[in-house]
Amino acid sequence: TFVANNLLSAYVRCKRLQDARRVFDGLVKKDVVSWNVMIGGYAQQNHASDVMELFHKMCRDNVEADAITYFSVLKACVSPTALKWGEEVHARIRHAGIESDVRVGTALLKMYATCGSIKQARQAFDKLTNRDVFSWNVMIGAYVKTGSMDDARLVFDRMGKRDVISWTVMIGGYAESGLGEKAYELFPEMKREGLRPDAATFMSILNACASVGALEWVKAVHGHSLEVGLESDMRVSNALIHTYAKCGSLGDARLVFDNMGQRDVVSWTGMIGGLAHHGYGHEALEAFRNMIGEGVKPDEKSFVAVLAACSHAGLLDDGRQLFLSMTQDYGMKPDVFVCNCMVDMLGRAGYLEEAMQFISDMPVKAD
RNA sequence: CUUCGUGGUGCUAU
Repeated sequence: TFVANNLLSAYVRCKRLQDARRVFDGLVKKDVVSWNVMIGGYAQQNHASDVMELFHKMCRDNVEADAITYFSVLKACVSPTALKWGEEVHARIRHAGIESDVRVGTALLKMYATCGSIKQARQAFDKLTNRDVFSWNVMIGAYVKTGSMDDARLVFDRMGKRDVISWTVMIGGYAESGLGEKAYELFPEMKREGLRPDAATFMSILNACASVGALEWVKAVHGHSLEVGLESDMRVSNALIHTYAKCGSLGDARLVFDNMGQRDVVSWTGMIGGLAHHGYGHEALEAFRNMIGEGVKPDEKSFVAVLAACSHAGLLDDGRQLFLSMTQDYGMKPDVFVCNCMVDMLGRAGYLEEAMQFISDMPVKAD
């Protein structure tokens, strides 16, 4: 069984779930690890119904699930419709007597939050007697997700030892709720507690700057990022490009962009979006072509950015060509955002019939 | 022998 489990996990690691399943179904002796590997594979690929199907089969075979099984199964409950599954799994966890395990309890709390049941999430939190920093952070994040920043703050203030993630979640929550000032206030407080902001913290605080449009804040935050040695962190640089452009300084965005040693599709898309936002449609299109010239592969989001640029600049023919290139050269299926851009572009240019035709040919449902 | 519980960056309509 050890050998078979290793084979299984090799397939799963290569994301060859159908092969893994064939091996799994052929096993005469399955232990809990075999089940965990298979269920974990489905969970990772977000095949929720396969996870549940296998989990139920496991229960029918009288194999006792352990904490690892439950982590995977709970991970599959990710929507309000999956709440029923989650509750059923919760009942089994209670029955197995591992509800008080802090990791299991935190996973339950997270599951309820993800399924949109903040009340049950809070109940799970209150039931935990041995909370650790993860549990607190997940509870804060649950409130942040519902936009209840006051509740998030109450939990945050009650917390004993807060870590970088606690602060980052709060900062990101305030930024997302449009409370940029509150987010920005937390930044120095965090440092006063002796915590060092990491890349995620910077991305959250930059979000706050972008929502307020405060260029001076961006410059200050940029300076701090250099102080803590994040000057060559691509994620922070990408966020800086976007935020500088949003706050009106295309020049600073360009400066960050030009000084990067490596640029990925996010860096380029940030720059393209910034150029387009400032009315430089031709330059945005040129940047898109330069990106391809440098061997960076465009994705759906970069196509949306450049198509929007074409739309606003009235570059109808270029836009149509890009659309063809996207489907033919890159084999991408136009998503709802791409289709919106195309319809917007055609409509703006006065080609209403072609726009209507495009809508009826769309592979995605119109809204 | 198992992938075992938290946070973060780009696009459209806006």
